[in-house]
Amino acid sequence: MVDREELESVCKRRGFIWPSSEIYGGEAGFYDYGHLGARLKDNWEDIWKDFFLGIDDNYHMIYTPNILPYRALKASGHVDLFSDVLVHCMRCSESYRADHIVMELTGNNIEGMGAEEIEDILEKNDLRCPSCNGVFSETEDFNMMFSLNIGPTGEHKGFLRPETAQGTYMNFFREYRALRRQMPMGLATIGSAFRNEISPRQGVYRLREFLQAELQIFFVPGVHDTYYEELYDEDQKVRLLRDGEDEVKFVPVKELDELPIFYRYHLAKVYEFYHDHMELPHESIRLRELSDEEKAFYNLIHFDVEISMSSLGGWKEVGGIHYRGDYDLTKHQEESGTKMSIPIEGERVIPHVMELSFGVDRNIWALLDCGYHSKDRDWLSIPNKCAPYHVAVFPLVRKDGIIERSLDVFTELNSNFRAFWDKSGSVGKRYARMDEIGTPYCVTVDYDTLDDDTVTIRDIKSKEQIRVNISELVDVIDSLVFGEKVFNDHFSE
RNA sequence: GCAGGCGUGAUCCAGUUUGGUUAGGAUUAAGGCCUUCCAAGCCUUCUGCCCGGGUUCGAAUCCCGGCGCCUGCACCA
Repeated sequence: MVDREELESVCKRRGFIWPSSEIYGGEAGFYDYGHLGARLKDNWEDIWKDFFLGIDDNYHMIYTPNILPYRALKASGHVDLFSDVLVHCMRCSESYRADHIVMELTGNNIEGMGAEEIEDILEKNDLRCPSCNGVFSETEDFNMMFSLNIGPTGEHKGFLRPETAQGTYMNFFREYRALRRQMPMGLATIGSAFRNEISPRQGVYRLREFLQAELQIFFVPGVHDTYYEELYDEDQKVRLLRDGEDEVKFVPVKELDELPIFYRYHLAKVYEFYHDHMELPHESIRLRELSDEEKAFYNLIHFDVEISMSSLGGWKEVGGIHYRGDYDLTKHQEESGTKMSIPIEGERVIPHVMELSFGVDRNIWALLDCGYHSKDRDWLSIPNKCAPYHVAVFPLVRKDGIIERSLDVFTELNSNFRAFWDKSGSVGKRYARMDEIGTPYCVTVDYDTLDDDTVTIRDIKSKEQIRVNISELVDVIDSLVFGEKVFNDHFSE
C-alpha cells in the first residue's frame, strides 16, 4: 500500500517527477520528468518498443507532428464530437452537459444535436435547473482540443493533437506502399497528446499534456488476420473482467470464443507485456471490457488495461485495446479524397484498425505505485531494465586506497551500464539511497578487494550479498540486469 | 466550474485563533571526523512563510485578488 502524498514526496525529493512550472505557481495538468524520471520513462519506452515491435517483423515506429491541421481533426470527428455543449444555471451557476440535462428532464436522447436546437428545446419545454429551479444560460461549446493558428496570417487553423493515432492513420497509404504492401502492417508511435481537461486531478493520471505510446495494426478481416492463427498461443491466460460480470477470471484466451483471433492474440500480448516485462503480479493487472455506454461509438471491441494502484484508490486505466473497424481510414478517405482502400481479390477494401494504446505517464506512475515499498525500509521494486541506475559502486570506507580502487571498478562498470558512485555517509546510508530509487545492485569495494580482487554485489530485493572477482564483474552484472539469470542463482553457487 | 479544506527550507510538519524578539522541529542534502557492510554517532553548513496588492508603526498571522493542491459533486470523445 502506497500513500499518494508519500510517493509524490519521494518523486520530488529524489528527482523523478513533479508539477511543471512550479516556480511560477504551476499550471494544473502539466508535469516535468527529472533526471531519474526521464531515465525511467526512456527505459519504459525502450522496453515497450522492443516488445511490441518485436512481435512482428512488419510492425514499425513512425513519428508525426504534434500540430495537426483543422481538416485532419474534422475528418477524425474531433472537431465536432470531442466537445461538450454546456449550459449554466443563471441562479445557482451550476453547470451541466446540455445533452445530459435534456435527457434527464425529457427522457429524449439528443446526442449529436447542435447548440441552437438544444437552446430551443430548453426554452420550449421550459426546462429548469434540477437543484434550484433556475433558468438556464445560453449554451456554451467546450471543445477539449487546444486550438491554434498556423502561419503569419493565422488563416490556417490547427490543433494540438488530442491523440497520436490520427498522424498514424494519415500515413497508412504511404507506408502501405513504402512497406511494399505487406499486410498486416503495424505502425507504432510515441509522442505527446493534448487535451484541455476541465479539471486535471490525481497527479499524472489526468494531464493536459501527456505521452501516448500507440500501435495501430492495419489488416483486412478474414484475409490478413488468419496470419495470427499460427502465432496464437491459445493456452496463454489473461485476467479478464467481462462487461456485466463482477469477478475477474483468469482464463486461457482460447475460451474467448466470441472474440476474433487477432483480438485475442493482441490481448494476450498486452497481458504478457505487463506481467512478464513490467513484472507486475497477476493480482495487479486486469483487462476490463467496457460497456456499450462507456465505449466510443466507433469501437467494436474495447478492453481497457487496468492496474491496481493504491495511491490512486484502486483500478486505474493505463491502456486500451480497441478494435476500431474501418472507421478511421474511411473518415480520412471521405474528407481528403485520398484512396485508403487496397485491392483484395479484385475488389477495393478499406483495412480495419486494431489499436493498442498506452498512456506513458500513467504507466510510469503504475510502476512507481506498484514498486514502492515503505514497510520496513523504503525501496523501489521495478524491472532491472527500467531502473534509472543499474548498479552503484561504493567504497566501504574512505581510507587505505579503497576509494581509488572503487573508482576503478566504477569506471569499468560505467562504460557498460548506467552506474552510480557514492562515498558519502555510511555504506548503509548509501544502500538506502539506492533502495529508494530502485537501483537493483550495489557493488562494494572492501579490504578483501585489496587482497584478492573480489567485491560484493548486494541485491535490492533480498539485501543478500555475493562475492565475485572483479574480472567477472561485468559479466555477472550483465546477466543479472539483462539476462535471464536471477540473483539467487548466483547466491546458491 | 461549484462547495469545503489547505499552501511555512529539498521533504514532512509546528507556529496563524489573539499581528510584535534572530520563524521552530524532524527528515533529507553538502563538507569533515569516525567507521571492515545495511538510514549509527559527532562537528560544520545550505535552502523557507505560494504570488500580487491592501490595512498597520509593524503581517507567516488580518482583508482583497490570483495560482496551485486535497476531498466531494460535475466532467473524463
